[in-house]
Amino acid sequence: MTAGTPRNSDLGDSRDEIPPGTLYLLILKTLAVRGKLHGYEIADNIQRSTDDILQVEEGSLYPALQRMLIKGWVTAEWGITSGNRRARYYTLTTAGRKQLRLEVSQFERVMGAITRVIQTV
Amino acid sequence: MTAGTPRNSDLGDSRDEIPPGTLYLLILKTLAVRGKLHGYEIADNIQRSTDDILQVEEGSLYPALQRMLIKGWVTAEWGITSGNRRARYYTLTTAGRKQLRLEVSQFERVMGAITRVIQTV
DNA sequence: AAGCTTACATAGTTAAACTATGCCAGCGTA
DNA sequence: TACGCTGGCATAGTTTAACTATGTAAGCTT
Repeated sequence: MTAGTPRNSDLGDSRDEIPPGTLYLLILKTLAVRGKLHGYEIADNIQRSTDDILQVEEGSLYPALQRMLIKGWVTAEWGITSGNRRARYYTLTTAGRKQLRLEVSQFERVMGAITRVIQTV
Repeated sequence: MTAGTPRNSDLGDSRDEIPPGTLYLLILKTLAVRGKLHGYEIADNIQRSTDDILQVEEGSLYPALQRMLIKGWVTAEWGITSGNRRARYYTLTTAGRKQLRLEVSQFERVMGAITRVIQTV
């Protein structure tokens, strides 16, 4: 019983999750840098490239990839991994690359603003 | 009919909203820097201190302040503004100051990780 | 008196990341 | 052979948070 998200609830909780809104950015960037990858590889890449600070759960990843397919940011094709398992490989589209640039600039704009605020004396 | 949030949906949308999870941080920091303020003043301060990049809607602000009261991060007292209007003044508690330190360090940790990822070649 | 502004509040909607769970196939091992 | 482990995808359902829309009320100006 009780699925649902306690999220980073209240005090004294040091778990790190993906800040809402940044998962697309992370996936887009990962595909841009590493090229064609399947879901498991994307999650693994994000986790390792953030030194385990961020961990993408499967229940977040696959729905996000579906939405990105619908938006046309990625295409998918079934294939076989080196470990001989079937997997769905994702590739960035031109629209996806454009979206990545947009998300990066928005991220920098907003996070820069917040960073300036929290650095105020 | 149809309230609800389109949020920053999809392409070509340049509106800036508060990234989920950072509103507490902004409110806490504003109170820490400016001292006792009422709701309107808090919203106004956030907007001006971010050069209008971030705008807190009243429907986000007041519920957040209620939650912060319950969590014990702030106390509230009714008073009269310089413009002779009744208003609810908020003050940081010790727990609130502690929470601020926690939120700042989490923000820096997570945003630092994401920033490193998006700066990858 | 009408209307504007300040100020607080709440109901209802949506999106996103989560937990939990399920399925299926290849591989290793007892 | 059977069993379990791991890799890999998927979905149902929960929660949180910021939003839109709306309502209240009081002071000031005209």
